[in-house]
Amino acid sequence: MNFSRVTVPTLKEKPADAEIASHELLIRAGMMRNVAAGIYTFLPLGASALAKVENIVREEMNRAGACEIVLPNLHPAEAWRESGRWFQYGQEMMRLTDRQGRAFCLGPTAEELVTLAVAKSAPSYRDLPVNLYQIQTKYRDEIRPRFGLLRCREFRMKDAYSFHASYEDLDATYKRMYEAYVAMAKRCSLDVRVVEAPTGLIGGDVSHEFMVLSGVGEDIVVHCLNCDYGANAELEKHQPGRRFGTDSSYPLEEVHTPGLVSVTEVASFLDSSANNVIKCVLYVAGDELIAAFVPGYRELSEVKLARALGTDNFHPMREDERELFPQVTVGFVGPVGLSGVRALFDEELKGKKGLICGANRLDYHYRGVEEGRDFKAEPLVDIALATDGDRCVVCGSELIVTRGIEIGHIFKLGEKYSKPLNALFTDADGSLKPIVMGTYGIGTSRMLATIVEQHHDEKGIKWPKAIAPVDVEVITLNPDREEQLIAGREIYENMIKAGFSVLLDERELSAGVKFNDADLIGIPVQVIIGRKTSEQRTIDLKVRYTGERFEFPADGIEEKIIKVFNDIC
RNA sequence: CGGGGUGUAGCGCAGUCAGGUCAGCGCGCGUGCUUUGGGAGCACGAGGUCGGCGGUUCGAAUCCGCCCACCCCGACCA
Repeated sequence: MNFSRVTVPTLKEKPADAEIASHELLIRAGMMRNVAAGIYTFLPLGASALAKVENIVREEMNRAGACEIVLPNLHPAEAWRESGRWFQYGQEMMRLTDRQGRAFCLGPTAEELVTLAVAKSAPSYRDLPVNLYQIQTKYRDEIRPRFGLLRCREFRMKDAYSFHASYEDLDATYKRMYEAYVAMAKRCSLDVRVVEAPTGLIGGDVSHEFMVLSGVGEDIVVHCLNCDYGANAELEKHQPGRRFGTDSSYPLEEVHTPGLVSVTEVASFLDSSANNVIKCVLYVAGDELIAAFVPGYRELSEVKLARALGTDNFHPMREDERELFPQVTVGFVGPVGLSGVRALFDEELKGKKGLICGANRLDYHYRGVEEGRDFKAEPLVDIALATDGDRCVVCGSELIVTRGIEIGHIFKLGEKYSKPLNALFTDADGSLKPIVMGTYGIGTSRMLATIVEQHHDEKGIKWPKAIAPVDVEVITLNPDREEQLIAGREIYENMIKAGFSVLLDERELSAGVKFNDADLIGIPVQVIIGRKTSEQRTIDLKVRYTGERFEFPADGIEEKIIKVFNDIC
């Protein structure tokens, strides 16, 4: 590859809309360009890096016994109507109509299509298990695309689907996929944390997310500092904290708290802290009002609440709904003497004393409140999010709460799709049974961005060897000096022959421009041909990742390049 | 979809409030010469329906209306 013959439009300035490093650098390094909100073109170097990621994914999938297929991106509505998801998926699905008025969508995922494909062969238990995957462009009409490749409307994903005659067999494949995902992340130099995850729209019983811990991640992850326990914050488990309430009893007392609504306001007014205030969050489910009580210093988890309620058909009470529920005084709701609402209590409230809560009367709170004496915390449920310092339910060590980028997600689906789609197999006893399924997704374009998030500095990208768009960049600083140009081209040819991919920068630009472009683009090894080559027949090598520099004689430099390249971890 | 904001040359921006040499700056781009070990210098030059449509006005990038696109916060979501 000759630099001047490849489209690599590098930019000096940060694009106005780039908020995170991967977005900025992939644009500035000339690897991709924005086309519309959440839609990107991959230019040659970006496409090459993406292909590296996808090949690693492909190799690990094949190694794990899966078979690659190619499903269409245009899905007929019919398949999605049968599974019921045509209606569930809502506006996130890109829908379109053909000239005959038939409805289609652009595939956001492909459970329906593979399931139908497999079911059509009416397999017997002897044909199972199978594990099919594809690496495809996916479409989801995200409410708000953002962060460059991290949240797109069109993105690249590997999606796999396994089919089994038994749940035991599903477990075995699930485990292999789990291991394959860990291997993929490792080969991509991504430090991944596997956590228990909510199943969302895909459904199923068991599910794990593969999270790369990062400050720019959109998910909140809770994990143990000591053991392997980790979970999405939406459903983590933690030991009830000991920070809430006091040990000693106080008399129940009503206090005037004019206009004080928030936990912090009330706490500071009463010279107390959020550790003593009962927080009340109001939700509406149909015509029922739900009051969820949690410790004042914690946040409520809507996923946990949904689990406790047995439905996700509820929403936070809106301003305009207040008049529908005159039984509560919004802002001053407390569990003492409350009626006409469905109340739920976080497990941490059990047996606590010396608490503060709303008095169910405008501008008044109670203090000295005691669970058991002044109200009963029933039903007692786990509905609060963890905070730093909570204790692990597995080993009792400290939990920490961090942000994470979800690169992969695997699910045990069971019969969720095979039943409605009537995907059956013939078991050994001759009976027809629904196929047991699993589904496994990993976002390859998101991985690419995540790799850049994890591997960059102020100068640009520092590609890990396995992902770099090319292996070696040869820079001729003075291409008008014939001996330099010849040396550059010779090294280029020899390295290609040796099986490496090479980018040759022989542009007639000043040295600084080429050095800076090289650092921005982040090719692992830079081969620098310049004055030293002309005057003393030596060539400098620079390792982008570490910044190390080496000077070698020009003769036999290829061996040195290969050694330096191989020594990079 | 609610709230906020932005659309002016390939990129980053000024100009808009007080309508009239306001079509401008930096970077980039082209040509020539001098340069070339960390974003070079000089000279000349190309490039813009000022997001779109309509309106007000003698006159609109600037004022008004509608629309579109994009960005941020939120709700939502693998």
